Amino acid sequence: MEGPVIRRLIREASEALEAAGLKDPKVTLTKSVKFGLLTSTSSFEEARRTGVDPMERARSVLGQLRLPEGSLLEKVEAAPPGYINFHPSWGELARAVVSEVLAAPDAYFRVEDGPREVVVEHTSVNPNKALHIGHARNVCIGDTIARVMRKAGARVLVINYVDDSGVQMAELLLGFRLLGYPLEPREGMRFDEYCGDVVYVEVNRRAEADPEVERQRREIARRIEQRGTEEFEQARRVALMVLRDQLKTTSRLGATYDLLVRESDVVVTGLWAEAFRRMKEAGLVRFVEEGPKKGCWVVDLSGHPVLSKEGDEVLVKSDGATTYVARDIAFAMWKMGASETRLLFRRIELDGQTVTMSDVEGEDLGPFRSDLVVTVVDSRQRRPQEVVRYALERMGVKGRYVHYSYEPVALSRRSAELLGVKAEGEVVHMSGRRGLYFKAEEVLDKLKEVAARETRARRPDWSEEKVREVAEALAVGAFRYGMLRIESDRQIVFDLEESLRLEGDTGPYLQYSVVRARKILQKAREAGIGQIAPDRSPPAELSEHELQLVRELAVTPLVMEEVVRTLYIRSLVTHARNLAMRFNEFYERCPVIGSGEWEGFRLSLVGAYDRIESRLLELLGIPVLDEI
RNA sequence: GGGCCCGUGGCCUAGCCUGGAUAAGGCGGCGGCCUCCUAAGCCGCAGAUCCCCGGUUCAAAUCCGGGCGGGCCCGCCA
Repeated sequence: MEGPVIRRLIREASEALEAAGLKDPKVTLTKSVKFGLLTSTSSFEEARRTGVDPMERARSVLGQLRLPEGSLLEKVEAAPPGYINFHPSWGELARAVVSEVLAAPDAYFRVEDGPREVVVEHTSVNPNKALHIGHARNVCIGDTIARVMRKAGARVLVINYVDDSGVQMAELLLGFRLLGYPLEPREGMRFDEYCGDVVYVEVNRRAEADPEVERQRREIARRIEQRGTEEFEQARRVALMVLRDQLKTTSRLGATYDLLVRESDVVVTGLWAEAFRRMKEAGLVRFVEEGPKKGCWVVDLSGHPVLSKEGDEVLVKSDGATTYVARDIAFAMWKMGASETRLLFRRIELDGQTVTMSDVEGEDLGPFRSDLVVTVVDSRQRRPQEVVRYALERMGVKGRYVHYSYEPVALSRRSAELLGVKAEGEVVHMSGRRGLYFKAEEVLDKLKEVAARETRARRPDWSEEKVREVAEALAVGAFRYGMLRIESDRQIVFDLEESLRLEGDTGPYLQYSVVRARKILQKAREAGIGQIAPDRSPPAELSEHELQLVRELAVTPLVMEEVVRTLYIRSLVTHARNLAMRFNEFYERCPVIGSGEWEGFRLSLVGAYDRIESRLLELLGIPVLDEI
């Protein structure tokens, strides 16, 4: 098996250039089909070294250039001011691409030299509230990375880290134990929303006004960390109840987890003790004898190029308690498969679905190793995440640990004011305390409403059930695309009205293009026009739109390769969008059914598009539909 | 004070890693296209000092340096 045709052509072009005397030639895709498929700018570099005119150099290379017998690259030309452009026989390329896609579409997504064992941690929302749109960004990114890695051929373990022992749990318990909130939400309210919207907000309000409430909160926080106390048990129970609802949301978004790890288990299993011991052996930690951090164990950051300018990071507080970073180092070591300590797991039922959750009385799932660990956490945790990475490096842990950082989701002024908050600037940060946030569920519901209204208007004959099913898929598609289309390094300024659009550069645009393709295929089947055949050559020269579509399909393996290498999901989104655009253009101008001698080829091309775009949508977690 | 991220038509974004041929898409505006595979679509028009200055280069939105503007981080919180 030679692999996708695009790789073969790049190799042929660069070998031919080399044989023609260009040293270490660079071959890239052209930016427009009118320059052919592939291009090289290496004659520019050579021209500089030798002082000749690049165009002249390109011509002289051309004189020496021989392409292999039967190559799909049929024409090479020099273009001013010195490019060497490779033009394929588009018809033959189309036949090759369509036939290999129809024969084995998944091969376009396999990446041979990528990581084989991958751990992805994402979501990891404190179990005291419902997911808001900021958390949802994390879920969409993490889930997509996991899907991509799996599709590329890696074994992937997806983990959701559940912090059930921090102060945020103490605040909740305080509400239940002392302020008398019942452990049941009001009728018709979800438990996670009840905790986040009602109990948490109220406890904070009371604690700010009354120092006694604040004192009790601290007392509960202390007891919550001691296994065996009533508070410990209750915190775990409440966390589980909230988690159950959070998982409804993540599941609605299409995300799944292989393992749920409770922070309370990371400490008791001795994972922390092992990490602490190994850090001591590596000379990475020291005990502070004096100064403001007297009595603490800290990570010695003096050897770190940047962090050394700031203070050392506290791992063990003077009262003996570990910090979040400490536990995270221990957990990261485990995720890398580098710890001797094993976490134990047990399968439990949570609201109908079976999940695998850490449990000190569970079973050992056996050792594992990972050559890549991706932790999806927002950019505000860059510093602690760098401390984690540095600690692993200094402990001699092998493998790549990546903090996949993304900027948080903020609100537009308009949307903040919708929540009753007077905004100073154009961008307002969400705040759980102030009730200033949009929950993922409410945005999805609104999106679904809009989609249902549209669908009803377009398909008056559909049943309400069908309408709602399609509306849900469109809502999820629009939501996930909205979260993924913005580069991770860029803050998302969420605007409700803007996010409820279903036209233009949105998820439904992609979904619709697949629906169109599938409708053609279905009609063809019904009309008995015949099967899409893998080996159809176009009867004459391809139109511009067919050729663009072929090119975009062909490039898919290169995009996958890039995404796996850089973890830069944005390229996948752009590719899925460009491909859909090419298809829509093709659709508008090239009739398929009833196109006579073109019918067979075009039908196959549509089939190939359906195979590839459906898989791209799947990777992005955007539901694929047969009709909308 | 130290560090990180962002700055692209009126608005929202892609392109930057890996420099290359007219800077791409959407929203909004104006004008077109449904006796033909679903118009959640397509086509056309108007609209850009790619934040500024300097450097490297045959070539800079892209790389380097310095500014300016916006955001974030530097806690015995998580």
